[in-house]
Amino acid sequence: MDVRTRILHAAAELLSHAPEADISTRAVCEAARVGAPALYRQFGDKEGLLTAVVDYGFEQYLAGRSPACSSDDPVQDLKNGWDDHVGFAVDNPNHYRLMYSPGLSAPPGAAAEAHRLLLEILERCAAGGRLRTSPQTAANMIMSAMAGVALSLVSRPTISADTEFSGRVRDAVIEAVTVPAVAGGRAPAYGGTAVAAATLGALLPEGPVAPLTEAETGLLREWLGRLSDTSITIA
Amino acid sequence: MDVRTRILHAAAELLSHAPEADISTRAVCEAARVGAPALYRQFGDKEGLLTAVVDYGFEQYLAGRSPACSSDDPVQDLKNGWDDHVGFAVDNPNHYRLMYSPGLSAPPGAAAEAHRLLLEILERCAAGGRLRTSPQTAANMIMSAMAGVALSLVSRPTISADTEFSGRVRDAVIEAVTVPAVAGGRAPAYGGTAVAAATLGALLPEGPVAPLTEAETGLLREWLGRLSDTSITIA
DNA sequence: AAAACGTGTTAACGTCGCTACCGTGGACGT
DNA sequence: ACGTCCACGGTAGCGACGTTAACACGTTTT
Repeated sequence: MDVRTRILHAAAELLSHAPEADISTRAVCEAARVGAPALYRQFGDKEGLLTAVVDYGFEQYLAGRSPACSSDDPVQDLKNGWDDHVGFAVDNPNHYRLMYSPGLSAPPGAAAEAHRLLLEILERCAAGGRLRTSPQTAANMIMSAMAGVALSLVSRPTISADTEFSGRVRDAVIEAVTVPAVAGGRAPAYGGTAVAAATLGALLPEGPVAPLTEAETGLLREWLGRLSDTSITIA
Repeated sequence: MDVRTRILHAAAELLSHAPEADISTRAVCEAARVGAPALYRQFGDKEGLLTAVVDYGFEQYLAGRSPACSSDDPVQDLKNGWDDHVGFAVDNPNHYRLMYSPGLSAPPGAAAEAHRLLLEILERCAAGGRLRTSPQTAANMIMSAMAGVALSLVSRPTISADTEFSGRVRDAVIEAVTVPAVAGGRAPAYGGTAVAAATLGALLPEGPVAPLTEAETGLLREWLGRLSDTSITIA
């Protein structure tokens, strides 16, 4: 086995059994039967090792659940994504604590990946006319509340007695940023300018729109984001 | 000045200017011009010192804002309490990181105090018939989301550009656990059994209710809590 | 007056993250 | 085939950390 993956596995093993999310590089080196310089050559830093371990664990977790995504209802995907995220936190408390604990100067790539996944689902929601705000704002709102719930669950097990607790916050936040589905397919202009702007913003293609220059498209995109985050629904 | 408060002030000063929420006991001792054993005699442990510092800072913050509480609208108090809490986090990022960072075996008393304050407001909401759930459940929901938002704001300053962000999550969660006020004073039985149960539970006095024994009252209290956390509103 | 006690200092221990230094083994040019 | 270079891992050590034994001083009690 590669030295790098041996260190990675040893660190993950130690981390998952540690009482508090803190492991010493010496213990990792001893468990991997490797000298200290090998570790520092591979990961540069203790923080580099920890972020690599977290990224590795999160990637594995994602690989085991990928087929669950992308159903026909993006709002349902949103809820499933929430439950998956919280489930990862409960199953790997120390990994999750490291992921969202302050102190790491560079947030692990896993957190950025989770944010990206959430944003992707939210853009599908916006494309279906189901979003009240810009996908970016909704992603920040959902991610913050979700991380707060997950951290509460992993740090204060007294709360976990209420199994509905996470679902309640989930539905509260998701219902605040989405609009209910209507029977006849896509719902245009329902919910005022904010929903329309969010929908249009999601439907815009990647590059410049046909009759507009690139600068104009960028400005339009910014205005749509601002419009979709304005709660005035009565023009 | 007392040695204990001198250490406390030095630690608070160092903590507020530290780049990451971690200070060394040696630096605290040097700043307070005190030997190390004095610190350990006063606080027993580094964790004891940190919790004392956090409690001290939170207490001071609370003392400066106490008159804002307890208006005539408890739901408005809820929102004000949320903004105060997030404001404390933004003003004292390192204190807040310590307050809600995992790794401390015993959570600081400040966190328990914040939870108690929130619960107090929520019980006033329930007494006014404005709560959909039990105060305990609502407190857990609000506290988790609030801590998540606050930690996002102090840990990832890129989000703080959106000044409305905290208010959006706040309104989403608060509107999910409360019912809107009605014109004619108290609103009995509006919103189904859950609201009625929460209201009754909040209106019950501290000790045993007159025609019931103490055991019966305890059981009634437990049933009311369960009822108020059941989302079935159609009997 | 003497003993007991709380409280501070000096000096040290063990562990941590990290690194300068050196040895080894294979790639590569001649 | 042989010498040179270099990526790579091991040995030993540095400085900083949290923590604590041993001792010194002032106050209080007997």
